Amino acid sequence: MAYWLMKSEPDEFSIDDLVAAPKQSTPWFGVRNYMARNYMRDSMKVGDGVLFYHSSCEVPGIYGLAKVSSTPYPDDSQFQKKSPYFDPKAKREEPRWMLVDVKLDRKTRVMPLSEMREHPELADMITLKKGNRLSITPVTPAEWKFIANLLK
DNA sequence: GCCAACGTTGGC
DNA sequence: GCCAACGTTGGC
Repeated sequence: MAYWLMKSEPDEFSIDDLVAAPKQSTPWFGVRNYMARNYMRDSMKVGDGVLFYHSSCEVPGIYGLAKVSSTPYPDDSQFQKKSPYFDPKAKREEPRWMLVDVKLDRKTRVMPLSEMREHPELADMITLKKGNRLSITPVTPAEWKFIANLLK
């Protein structure tokens, strides 16, 4: 089992949107970065742990724990002309953008980015590294365990 | 709003 | 294949 940190802007899709979603599950639509796509398409497995992270907001940080809840399938928004995520080069027969479903495990207290930075145990997290902008990053089992323990 | 850092595009 | 220009991300 692997672990991941997945960023979402709360204006776009928040932890409360996930709480309110049918089956508390959502397709992780809108990723348009190849490395992040490859993680979803090639590496994620059903049951993998997800740290649900809010970015570009007042208090960036972890807001909940979730799980990967589907195998990969095409992101439908790439075909929707009216969507901001429309990709004119994507074809139904040959989709470019794949996603997985993410299902809520539980909403937690907020663990702000500032708090994450205080823990030496988390210093090597990819998302804390200078300049990193990737919206999906792997998390080590030790990092997951440490964070989950603080979010009990 | 600023700006550093990064990814993508496109001309050559 | 190189690389400058541009657009985006995301913390502050």
